[in-house]
Amino acid sequence: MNELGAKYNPSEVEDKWYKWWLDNKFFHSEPDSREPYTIVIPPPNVTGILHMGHVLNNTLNDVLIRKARMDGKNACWVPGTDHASIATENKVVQKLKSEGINKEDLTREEFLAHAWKWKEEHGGIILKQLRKLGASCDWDRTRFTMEPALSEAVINTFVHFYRKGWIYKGIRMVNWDPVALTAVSDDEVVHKDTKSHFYHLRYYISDGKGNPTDKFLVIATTRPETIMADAAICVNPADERHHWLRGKKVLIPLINREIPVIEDDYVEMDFGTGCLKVTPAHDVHDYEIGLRHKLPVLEIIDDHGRLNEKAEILIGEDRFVARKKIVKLLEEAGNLVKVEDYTSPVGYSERTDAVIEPKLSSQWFLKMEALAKTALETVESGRTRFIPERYINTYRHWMENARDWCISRQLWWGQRIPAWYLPDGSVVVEPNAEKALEAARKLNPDLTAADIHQDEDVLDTWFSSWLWPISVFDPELPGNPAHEPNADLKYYYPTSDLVTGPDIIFFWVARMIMAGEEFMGREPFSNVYFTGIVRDKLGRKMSKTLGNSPDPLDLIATYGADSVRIGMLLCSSAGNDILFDVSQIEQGRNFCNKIWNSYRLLKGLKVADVPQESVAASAVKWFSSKLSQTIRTVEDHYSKFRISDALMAIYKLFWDDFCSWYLEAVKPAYVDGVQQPLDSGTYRCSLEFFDSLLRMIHPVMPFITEELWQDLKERGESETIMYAKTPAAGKVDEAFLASFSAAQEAIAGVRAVRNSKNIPPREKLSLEIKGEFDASLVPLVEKLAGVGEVKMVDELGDGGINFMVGTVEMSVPLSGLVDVAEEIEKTEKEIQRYEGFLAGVRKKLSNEAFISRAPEAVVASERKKEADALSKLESLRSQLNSLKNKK
RNA sequence: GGGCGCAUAGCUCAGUUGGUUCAGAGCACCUGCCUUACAAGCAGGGGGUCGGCGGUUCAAAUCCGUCUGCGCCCACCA
Repeated sequence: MNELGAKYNPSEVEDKWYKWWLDNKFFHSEPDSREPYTIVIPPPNVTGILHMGHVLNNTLNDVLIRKARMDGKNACWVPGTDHASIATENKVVQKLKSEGINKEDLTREEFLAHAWKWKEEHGGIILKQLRKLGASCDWDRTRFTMEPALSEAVINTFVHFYRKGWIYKGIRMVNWDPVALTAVSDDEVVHKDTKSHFYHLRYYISDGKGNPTDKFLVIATTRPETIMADAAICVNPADERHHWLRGKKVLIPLINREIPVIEDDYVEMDFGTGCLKVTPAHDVHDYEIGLRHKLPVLEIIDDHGRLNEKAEILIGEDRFVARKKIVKLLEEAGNLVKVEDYTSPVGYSERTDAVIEPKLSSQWFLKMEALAKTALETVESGRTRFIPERYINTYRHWMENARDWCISRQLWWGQRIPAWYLPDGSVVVEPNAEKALEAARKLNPDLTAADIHQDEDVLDTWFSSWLWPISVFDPELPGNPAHEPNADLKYYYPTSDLVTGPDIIFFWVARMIMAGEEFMGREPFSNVYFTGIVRDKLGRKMSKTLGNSPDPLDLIATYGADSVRIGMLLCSSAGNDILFDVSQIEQGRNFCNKIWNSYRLLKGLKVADVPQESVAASAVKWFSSKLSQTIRTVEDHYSKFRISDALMAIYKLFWDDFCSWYLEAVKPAYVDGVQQPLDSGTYRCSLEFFDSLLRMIHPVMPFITEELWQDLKERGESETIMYAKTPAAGKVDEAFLASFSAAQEAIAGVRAVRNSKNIPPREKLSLEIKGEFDASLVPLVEKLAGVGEVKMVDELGDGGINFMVGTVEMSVPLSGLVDVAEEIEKTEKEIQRYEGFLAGVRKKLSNEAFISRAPEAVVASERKKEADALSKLESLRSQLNSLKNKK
């Protein structure tokens, strides 16, 4: 250890210990006879870089895993990354574009080669960054959702569900992202209120031969560019205004195509004009109406969001350009009645921010009904607990309304769907090409490999990450019923706790539960701890574009990882948003220094075989109880996942109780500039206490605690605080804690007198105490309050400044310095306060209903309050009298 | 529109089954201190009608209703 400077320097310490932990494989876990404690990391995107949300999540994970390790469990934290198909493919496409390469000019294989290369070069940076934070992941177990074994698991589960009849291919209206050129799930669409216009258009009634009459109806639409795809005009059957339209046909403006007027309850009579244009190919609801009324489906928008030749006009124009142009055309043709400003929610792609285009396409779906039902039961039965509990409501709502999961994505980066098409259009689903050919030949023996072709789509990323708690241990198991779970899976599954954000409760948490139940027959984790979202001081979500997100690595470099961890935890209660501010990290840094300096004090003490002073004896007795008491509190907090409360309890124990009280009480005085020695017994106890404190705070502050713990005494070569035991609570002497706390109040009272009268610390005061007081603590009062003499008296003397500790009266004699008028005023105020209090208590006690109905204990306590108040008032009044006499 | 949640000190939040003096903590703030561990510190101090109204109860920050303000999720009336 370096010379102990007055400031803790984390940069000298952190890398050293992290490397040592790694070298000694302290993070590594293998199954053994101990109870397992398992966490799987929420795998960050392989291309991701560390942001404050990761810091929060992984700090919590690391605190839990380190605590479990010190509790004697076999702790295993499995790290890894997610291939994140859409996000990663986007990044690769962008990168290629910047090099002048278009994805469309590449073959699938070429593109994937680029993507893998990029992944090898830049992937997994985030895992390196996590080490800076102190994360004690078992790096030997690092996984990647697209590594061969895990990809195989994904394919096997697809085959599994297909054979079960739960996977089907269907034509559905999907959310089409015209930029990423893929369908995205409902959950990946964000609706934003968007300013647009409401166009009122005139559709003329046809004379039956395709010619307009002079009669017309008016529809209101936000998407005039889709009128060419209209299949009908729909009105509500109950709407008498439109009954004259029954059986009529109308003409689509500009192209004059004839479409029928139909009736459907779906149409709101009082919205718009009560007439709805039905465009089955380009609107979800219209599609459903179309199905009910067997309307033809005409697609006029292509994958890129441009009008195609079926539109007849404006062919090749982008949908938004087409909108502007068609409005002009409609106006010229006399079909535009009016334009209103209108704000409506529009769906945007979460990934590309493109406006989602509802589009009919052929997609693969997984039936949710049975899976959702089981997964709901898992949580409702309490086999998986949510913290905070209220998220169960959100979860239930989703599970009861779960729609079939669209699992195909029109991307290349991901697990390719294991479906092969035969020339006759039939499909075989098999784990690989060989088996597919085999299966195909059963249908048609003449087929060769060249005759069948694999589906071009890949699977949704969540279709792989839902296997994570299983596949990181035994990727062969999912979808492979004949496979016996391996030793790792048997030992580590189900995992213990999952820490994640509530934003992915459906994407990921729910689906992991489904997969867990499906493939393992039980829940994947016992507890799910939902963190809040990290926001800035002003409550804004941290984001790159706002520039309000500090770089965690900069923070770690400036303040140290321990400080960053503390800063993060201080403001994080489960489920609440985290308002992050650097000042919290400064608080962490200050705490590091406090710990550091308390150790400097301990180390600098002279020790000798001298008798133990009574102050030291009572301090040791007190802190021993205080420590045990706090250990209990902390354990209770941990058991309820109240991590920041646990931290705060240890923080106060370390700073207030240990540093401000215990060390000050024990610290030997200087006599003529020479530090007196401390007796070796007290010294030993102090080191023990310090050791306990380090172990208590280690899960939160791994680096500084290892540094000091190693220096505290001679350690074995591979002895680490990581595996030291969580301190156990011993006996708590409640009575003594109470006595000590009275002494503390007495000391604070004297100090307050000193402060208000500007009496320098060196000047000794004396103190009179009237009432019960633990005599063994008199020396403590003398030492810490700078009191020369404590007198136990029957009556307080005149001419002092008085205060009370509970019902005990105390006085600091200060003839000459006392401002009598001020003391009178102070005392009168006190009397007033107690009179008010007494009146309240007496009102209660005189209430017959209270006496008869409230529990006896409550009544008794009120009586005690009354008695205490009376006794206080009595002494206050006598003080007041003597003060007045003096005047 | 449907659902969930929040409102307590300047800020961030505890407050468990209604009942000990229950109105708390941390930070910030104010005053005084360069006291041989630490000024990134020490000692002391001020500060809130528990969002409004109504109800239940002997008793409400706590339970119920309602209003106001805010947040999140789900669904989007073209």
